Amino acid sequence: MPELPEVEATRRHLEPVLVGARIAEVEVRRPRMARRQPRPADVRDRMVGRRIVALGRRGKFLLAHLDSAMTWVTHLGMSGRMSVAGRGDAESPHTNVVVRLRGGAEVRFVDPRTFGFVAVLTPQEMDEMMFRRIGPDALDDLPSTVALRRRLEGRTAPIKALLLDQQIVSGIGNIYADEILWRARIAPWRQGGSLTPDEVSAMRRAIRPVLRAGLKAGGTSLDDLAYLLPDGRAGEFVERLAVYGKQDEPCPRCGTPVERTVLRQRSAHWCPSCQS
DNA sequence: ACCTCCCTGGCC
DNA sequence: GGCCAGGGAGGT
Repeated sequence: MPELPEVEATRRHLEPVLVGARIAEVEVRRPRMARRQPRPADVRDRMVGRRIVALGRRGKFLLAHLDSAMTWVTHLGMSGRMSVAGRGDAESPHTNVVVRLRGGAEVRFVDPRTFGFVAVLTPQEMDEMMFRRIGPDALDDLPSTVALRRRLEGRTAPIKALLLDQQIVSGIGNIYADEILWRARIAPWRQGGSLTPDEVSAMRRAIRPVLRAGLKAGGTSLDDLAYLLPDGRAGEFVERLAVYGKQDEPCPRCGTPVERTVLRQRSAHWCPSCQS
């Protein structure tokens, strides 16, 4: 479930491999992975021969800045992960994109469900296709409580849905949204605009600690191991989850059984006793 | 401000 | 065979 912590953990693992490296060849094996590229062949053509100068991230987007001023953008979607390997190493199924580096290392984008994508964009394209569509980063650029209140004002959608709305704040997905609301003691179905100033403040104060804890653990690898770190290790935050996937198990704070409900076609987990 | 759909695999 | 899953765009 690549959300911000998984993408940032991935970024940190890839940084020493990719920064300074020159791209020798790129294979997009599933054309669908390049569907967000205005001209799909540009994914390869704009990368080959370029050097990677820095790795960044915004929300759930992994950004590799090239010496041509273009940016190689990767979104892991629902089931994507990156892996670092040597040429000829055994490949995982669903290795949909391979970026070979000069020197023999390669980065592989594995994504069974193909909801992820890659693109290589000019600065103008980055503005149009990325930055105008997503809000400030939930970890690096978290808005103040006042600014958050403004963004939630008058909104009737459930707060959980608004936390998942990448235009309000970017990087939070289904797992961490549940964990954040549990920590802030706010029920997921509450209308966004109905939160008191204290509740917005509590929610804001919960965001970074939850994301940082996830990052520190290397992210959340669920039972299916769809998400793994680039070296193949599993993230361990699953051991620290309070409510996500814990239906009928005791709330770590009060012991009440955790409930699972469906909100906006997504699962939501919460403690009926300490969240209201 | 909602659904529906995009994909594949795993589980019941 | 049907249902479920980390995300998000597109259409109504």
